[in-house]
Amino acid sequence: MVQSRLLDIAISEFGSKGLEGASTRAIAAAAGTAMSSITYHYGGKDGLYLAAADRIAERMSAMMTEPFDVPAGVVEDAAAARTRIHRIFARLADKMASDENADWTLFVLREQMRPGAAFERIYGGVMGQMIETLADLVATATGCTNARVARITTITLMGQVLALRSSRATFLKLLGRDALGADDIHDIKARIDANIDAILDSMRAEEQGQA
Amino acid sequence: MVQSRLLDIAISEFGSKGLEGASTRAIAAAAGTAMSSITYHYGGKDGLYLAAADRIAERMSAMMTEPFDVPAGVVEDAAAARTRIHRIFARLADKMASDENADWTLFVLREQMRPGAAFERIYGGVMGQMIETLADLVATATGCTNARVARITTITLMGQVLALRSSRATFLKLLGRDALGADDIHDIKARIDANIDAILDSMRAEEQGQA
DNA sequence: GTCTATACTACGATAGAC
DNA sequence: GTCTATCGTAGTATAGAC
Repeated sequence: MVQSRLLDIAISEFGSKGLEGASTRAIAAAAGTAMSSITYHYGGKDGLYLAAADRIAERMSAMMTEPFDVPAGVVEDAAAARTRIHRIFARLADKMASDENADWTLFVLREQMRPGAAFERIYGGVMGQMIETLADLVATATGCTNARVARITTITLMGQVLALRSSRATFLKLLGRDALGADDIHDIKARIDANIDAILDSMRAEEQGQA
Repeated sequence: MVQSRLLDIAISEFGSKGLEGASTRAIAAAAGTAMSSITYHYGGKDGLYLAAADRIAERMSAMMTEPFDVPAGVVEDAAAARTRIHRIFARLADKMASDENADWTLFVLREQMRPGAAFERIYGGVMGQMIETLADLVATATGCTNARVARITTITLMGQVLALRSSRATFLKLLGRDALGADDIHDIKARIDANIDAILDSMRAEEQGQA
């Protein structure tokens, strides 16, 4: 289907070059069609960009719902919440590490740097709910009763994982690599897991100290 | 000086809109000069972009050398290293949080997403050495003898702080704000400090467990 | 050195054939 | 629906006056 191909290529081009950097001619050519079909299907470049954002929201949802799922019959105590947190971040780290997911993850990162209507759609669609759920899990896992603190912690936790994409170039330079290998990803994920536990433990200790 | 104004505005425009998104006409107009002076001074848009990168490297160096300084007469033991790590990240967090520094920090983030000659200059100029020093400090603070592990940890630590910029839009949505207030920044920095200690402690425990 | 003029290119939008 | 052809508009580059 032309529309589907068009969207995939749009996500890739917009992700790697940004809205202004990508050209509708190039996108159409790569999709094997004429530029005017972008006008026909999406009304223009901006419409294509928003449609790409919507598709990203769907993709994100599809990729993340499984680790977000609560296993049947599990009581959500602190330990269970922590397990889910690890599962979610492990999945996120895989997406941030793999080259296949570079396009849409970069698209989202670009939108964060200069948020527009596309960010509203992505965040409002699924991303916002996911992060809020994650913050709730952090609260449950640590016994933290202050939602604001739990949210701040959640973003610092996410930052570690997002660095796989947002600071990829630094990562590669520092490790002396051209690309992340399986062993690199393994070690990074192990470090992230250890960090999550260390941070959650320290928050838990803080909460108990206050009580 | 025209050149100085041109560079400042270039950093701001390239940072917020990217290389393709910014226009030399707009940059020149904002600097109160003709577009052709960009050609005269820098040879063109690309030259201006690289010059902006060089200026950013200088700025970065000026902003970060002080917290990197070793206080006179201090023996670099684990505790001293940890103190320096906190100082460095506190400074970095201030820069990532404040709106004044949005332009050049975004410039660097964009270059990380699509590294080119500009990234080489910034990383090769100062950034690389700073991060390597930071990784050495992490090694000293934790007793970690594996440089690779120390480097991976360093980037995850940095990721937390960089999230202030790279995930700013998410941060604001989650906190329900239009901009980060002084109280937000205070709480975030407190969390980052606590996380750093938690992570360094857990690494230290790992090292001692292995020994 | 700085400006104005102009040239050239690439882009996005649009109209119209099929 | 998809294509070709064309238009107008930005963008950068360049030449030349001062």
